[in-house]
Amino acid sequence: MSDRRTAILESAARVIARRGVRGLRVEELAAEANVSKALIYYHFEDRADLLRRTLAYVNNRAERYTTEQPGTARPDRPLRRLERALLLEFQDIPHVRENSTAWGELRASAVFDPELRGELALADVIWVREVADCLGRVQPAAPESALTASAERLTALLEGLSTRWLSDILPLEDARARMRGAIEAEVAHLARHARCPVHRTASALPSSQDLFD
Amino acid sequence: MSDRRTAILESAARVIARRGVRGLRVEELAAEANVSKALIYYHFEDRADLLRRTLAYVNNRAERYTTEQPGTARPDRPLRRLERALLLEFQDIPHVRENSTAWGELRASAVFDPELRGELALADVIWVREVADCLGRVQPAAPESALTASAERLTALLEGLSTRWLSDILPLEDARARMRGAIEAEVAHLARHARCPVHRTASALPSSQDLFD
DNA sequence: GTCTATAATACGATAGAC
DNA sequence: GTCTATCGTATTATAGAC
Repeated sequence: MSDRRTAILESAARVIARRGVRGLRVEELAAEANVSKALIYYHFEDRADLLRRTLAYVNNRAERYTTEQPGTARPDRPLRRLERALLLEFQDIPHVRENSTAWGELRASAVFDPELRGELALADVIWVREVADCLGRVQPAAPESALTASAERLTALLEGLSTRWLSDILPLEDARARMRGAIEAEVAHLARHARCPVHRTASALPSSQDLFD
Repeated sequence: MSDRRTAILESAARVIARRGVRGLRVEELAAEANVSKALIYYHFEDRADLLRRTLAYVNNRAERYTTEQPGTARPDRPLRRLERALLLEFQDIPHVRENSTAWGELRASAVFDPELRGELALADVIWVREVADCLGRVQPAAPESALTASAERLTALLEGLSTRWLSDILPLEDARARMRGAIEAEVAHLARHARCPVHRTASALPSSQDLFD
């Protein structure tokens, strides 16, 4: 991939972090990348293509920093690894902030644009499986279904906290603290499930039918 | 407030649910409300004003259906009340779906539009306090800070699950089940805090400094 | 209060020179 | 590959009649 192309993608990530996916104007991107509008249309089919490729690019960058660093000789202990993965998003560093923002935008856009859902659903499955895997190492006795449920909660929470952080509604350190608290709560939750496998969420509390009479 | 104005706001909520805040076109809204574009500019200053007022309107509607129904003579038991409040958002009914969608959009837009943050932050504080209050009735021995932390997690999770539901990534019943599971986990978490108040999230797990060496 | 024009412009996209 | 200039249209917003 040409340098110029990459430079445009990097600029696009910055502009998206500033204006959102739906607020990205080709002209503003051109200014940010110090190129002409026409050059963008030379390197990309149209605005939609540019957006898709930028999101893919951001996604790759995110995977790169989620994955274990090569320098780490011995893998982290499971709980530590889990925390590292889930807290990685909460750092006030341009790249990370850009990725979080773009990712949040992708999610928000998918509510109205079914075309975006495929990529999102796939990334979610992978992400949930990774977190469930970490949880499984922390609580090996917990049933698979409980691990998945906990992982789905943690990843969904991540997004909610991230949105609040990026909107300056929740300070960064609070977001991190909430995330840590949730991990603690879920790990304890799984420990209870492991000790008493019959105990199910669905039957432990009144069903949805009861709630709306 | 005039009927016409209200009718426009109601139509705006529908259009936002279909296209998003940033996808709302004044012309489409005019068609939806069966009025002319000019009338919208007669009743509202400009597009931004219309958006702000629609979001406030939706917010009021949401409060109305969160609040206890007048028919209910005796207040719900605390846990039941908590569940009712947190699961209310997860119903496939036009009004509710509209509110959830508009609310999610408001949050997503606030990341890029500081003007929207004031209203959002205020609504959040109220909403967190309400949930913390319910939690406090379920676990009276839990310290205030732990109640707030749990409430912040539950409300942030609500948003993450809602986004997934509205994007067809998570089926409605799964979203409800995850929410119920989280309530269960948080209530148990608070019970542990109540029994052992010294036990703190911040010290129970490695600090953020340890994680990024 | 409500409508039918119409102005003003912002934005995506392209043509064509270098 | 990269630029300048321009086109076409979608969209916000207003003027002015009723």
